[in-house]
Amino acid sequence: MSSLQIYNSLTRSKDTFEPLIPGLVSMYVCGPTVYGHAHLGHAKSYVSFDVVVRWMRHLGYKVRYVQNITDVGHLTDDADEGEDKIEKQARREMIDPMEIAQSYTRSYFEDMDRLGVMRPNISPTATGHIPEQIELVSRLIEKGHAYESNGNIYFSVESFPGYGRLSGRTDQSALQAGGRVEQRSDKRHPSDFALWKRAEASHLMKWMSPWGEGYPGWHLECSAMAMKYLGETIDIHGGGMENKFPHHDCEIAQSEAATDKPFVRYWMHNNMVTVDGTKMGKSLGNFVTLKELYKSFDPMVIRFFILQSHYRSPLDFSDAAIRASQSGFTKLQETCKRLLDAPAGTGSLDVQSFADKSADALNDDFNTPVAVSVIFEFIKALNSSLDRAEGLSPESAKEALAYLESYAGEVLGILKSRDEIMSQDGAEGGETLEEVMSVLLELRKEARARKDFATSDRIRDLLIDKGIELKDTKEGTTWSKKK
RNA sequence: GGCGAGGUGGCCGAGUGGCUAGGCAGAGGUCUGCAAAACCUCGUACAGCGGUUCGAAUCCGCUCCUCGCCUCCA
Repeated sequence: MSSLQIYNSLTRSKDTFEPLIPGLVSMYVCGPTVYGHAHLGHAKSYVSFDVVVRWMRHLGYKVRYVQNITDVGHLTDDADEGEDKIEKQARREMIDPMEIAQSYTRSYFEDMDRLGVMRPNISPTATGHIPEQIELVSRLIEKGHAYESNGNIYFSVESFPGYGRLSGRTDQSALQAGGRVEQRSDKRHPSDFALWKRAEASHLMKWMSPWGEGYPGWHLECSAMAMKYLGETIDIHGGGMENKFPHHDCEIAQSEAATDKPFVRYWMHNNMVTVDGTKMGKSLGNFVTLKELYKSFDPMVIRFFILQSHYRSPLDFSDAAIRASQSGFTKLQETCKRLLDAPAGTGSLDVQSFADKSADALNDDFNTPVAVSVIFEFIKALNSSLDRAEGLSPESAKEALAYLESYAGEVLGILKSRDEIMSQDGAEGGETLEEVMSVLLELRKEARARKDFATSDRIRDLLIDKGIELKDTKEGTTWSKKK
């Protein structure tokens, strides 16, 4: 079997993954700024990193996964009049900023839970780590990498030669030419970024610091919390591509300037969700919230939709595309149900070759679309076997089920649980419905036995109107609820 | 202007030198009392133009187009 390769944004190549400490993986992913409900873009990002974590755990690594919650310091823009996103929303809803942060944090976790995203081991908040951030700023000032100006503390980009290496923006003078970086009077260099900002009297979220009342800059929290929980050098840092610059370049600068150690060994960046070819973003107003999407689609279908494309490719959203995924997703669950229901036979199936191909795909920079395609190839082979008179031996069936539950279930998270698959309506009134259905099926069976097809077809047609579909198979009639 | 990623069959979406990606939709067939499901078969796909090569979607050059970042955004 192949070894795990990860595309490292820093080296711009697929590198063999070796954790710093054998067997242990430290991983940090930029979390949401909690001032609104999560949208499909969040889903793509966190589902992608969820599979990263799941696959590494499958490989036997002990993963410590930290994902922050940004609840302060994230400004609407970099200009002087930049407003804190949380505060802005708080004013709009006329409630306390902390209430905004907490309620959208809960909303975020609800949405992710439904997508089958496993919770991070630690979800630290920026407001909960003010002392750590102040400490980091002090360290940077002591080492001459930061300076105070009017109560604001800035990181001096010129003091850190490698600044901009991740994004390829190393020439700061070139950066100014066509860019939109505002010249700030209290900055020594236009590219310098804020570590700590002085709070005006009207500012709601502020803390006392050695430099007066203020609040932390956005980039700072990730460095402070990543290092607190994962150490000064971490294995993997993930985030959205749009955060490569400036956010991640700033993280590298302030972390490495403070410790003189490499901050991150493997940088991973996931691509965007687009709508009609344009990025889905909060500021663009073209986003679809997950709560909205869940009204029309099973969250698991959305997860499946996301994993059918690679995390580094953009994913174009459309109703048609998700509906196509819905059909494919249903086929996967139905095949699994068929396998669970299948009578014992004698045939066999080479499950191992599929498992190997799946593993190779995931080892190749988490190539979930290929992993999904292997599962569908397997499903085809499985259905062919089950179509044959000899069926599948109990051993092969068990192996097949283990493969599906491992790769489609445990790793990709696109397989419903055995109970969900077997409980045909998956909802309320299960037992009663089962009993009523068995009566109807018995009547229909009798009608068919005396070739009274008018009656048997009428039962089937009436049921389909109620959203219940019948299928006549060799082993008898099965039924399932259709949306 | 700078940095970066792309243009694949009706749609979505993998694939980095020769070998079927896969899903959805469509056509024909097998099965079925009829359906449904499943399975089998079917698409002369790789933006354009040159070049390298025995051979290119895949490498090189040019052209056209799209998208992201350079302000906040997963």
